[in-house]
Amino acid sequence: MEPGTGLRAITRNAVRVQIARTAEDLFLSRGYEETTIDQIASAVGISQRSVFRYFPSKEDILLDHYDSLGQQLLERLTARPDTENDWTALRRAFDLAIDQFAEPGRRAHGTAIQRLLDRSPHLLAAYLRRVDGVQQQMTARLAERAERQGRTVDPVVLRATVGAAFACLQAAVFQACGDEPAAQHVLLDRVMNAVHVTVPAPARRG
Amino acid sequence: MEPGTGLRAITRNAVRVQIARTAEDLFLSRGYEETTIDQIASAVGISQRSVFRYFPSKEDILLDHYDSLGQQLLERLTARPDTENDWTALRRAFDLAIDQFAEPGRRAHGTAIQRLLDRSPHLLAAYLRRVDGVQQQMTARLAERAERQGRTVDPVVLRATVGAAFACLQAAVFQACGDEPAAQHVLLDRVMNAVHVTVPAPARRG
DNA sequence: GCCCTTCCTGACAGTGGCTGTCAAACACGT
DNA sequence: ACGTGTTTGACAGCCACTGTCAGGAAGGGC
Repeated sequence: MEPGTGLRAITRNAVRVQIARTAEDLFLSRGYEETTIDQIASAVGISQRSVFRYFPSKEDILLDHYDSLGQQLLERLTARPDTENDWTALRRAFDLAIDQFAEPGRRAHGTAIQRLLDRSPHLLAAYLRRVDGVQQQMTARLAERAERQGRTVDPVVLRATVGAAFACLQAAVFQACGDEPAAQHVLLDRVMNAVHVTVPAPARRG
Repeated sequence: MEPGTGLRAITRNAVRVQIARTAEDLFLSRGYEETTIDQIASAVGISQRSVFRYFPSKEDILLDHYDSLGQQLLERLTARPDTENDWTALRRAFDLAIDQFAEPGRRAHGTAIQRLLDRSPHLLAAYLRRVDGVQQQMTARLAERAERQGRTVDPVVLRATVGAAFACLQAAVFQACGDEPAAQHVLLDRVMNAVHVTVPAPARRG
């Protein structure tokens, strides 16, 4: 029996979503730090202990969504053709991050989370750590890709490249968070063209 | 009476240093999460309450040093001549970050903190948030500089530029943390030459 | 030397995130 | 209806962190 298909898993996921929605409402109206887990729990109608059965920490209630987004980004990066260079492949993977918030409902969600991040240093720190984790995974994937293609790459440059690409994404998305997706694509293109990577002299393989 | 000059301020600072040193020793031997504030307090010979009078949080005991480094970086960036472009000015400011850990004593200190960051997600998050804060301050400084020079800059590109520069610094320093400063300078040069910024078509001022 | 003000400290109590435990309640197949 | 396995709530506890408050030390004026 494959995991995630039983009735149990369905109800479990429903509860997860309900906790996340309730928590987000409370965070937006009262602020993140000011909202306690007990308040979330009683608003949902469960015990505080159960909240921690569905989410490992308070931060995760808000940021869990970014984890799955990170995984999707990773998959899309892996799926990019070998003909693309690293910088372009990263840019194309980022399409997903922008389109994710294309629907009007999600767009409000994105701006809301951004405001919460601005107001809570703790939450911002948690967010940045997740982004860092995704960067490390992406760096590893790009290293595998280069290996497969027989290219020799400097791992430090690769890490810096991924970090620079994310810096562009962050700058663009934080600026144009509530804008049209098309405008965000244009902005990100502009930024990623300005900050870009010069592929070092293609080293032959020993 | 100017602040920071009385006998009071001197003893206060001595206690701060003692707490920081004691805490670092304990963190290194037992791990960050495993060391409680009570253990630090009793090792120093003061109450737990007093520890929080000297440092606002547990993270700060370790990371406070990075705050002052961030301020120094900011000052050096501001002091760079107007003839330098942003990317070069950032690179020159980073000289300070590398040379900071030049002395053998400090070098061990740096590698130690890096290991702690790797082992504690919470600590890593706190560190990343600080770095992000410094980035924002630097972006503001560079924007002022451009304004002063009569250049028109895209604030989003500027933010991404600073982020990219820090991505290079992070990648280089995390790789060659225990190496000679000279080697670190060379590595950072290589990375910052690979990932670099193309100044967009110089816009005339309206 | 004495007093007065100011600052610092330790002790105590309390909050909130988070974890371990355990017995009762529940869902499910038979 | 019955046994099995999972989920739940209640309770207790740890730890980072904060407010409060009385007692004591430091420093200045006399």
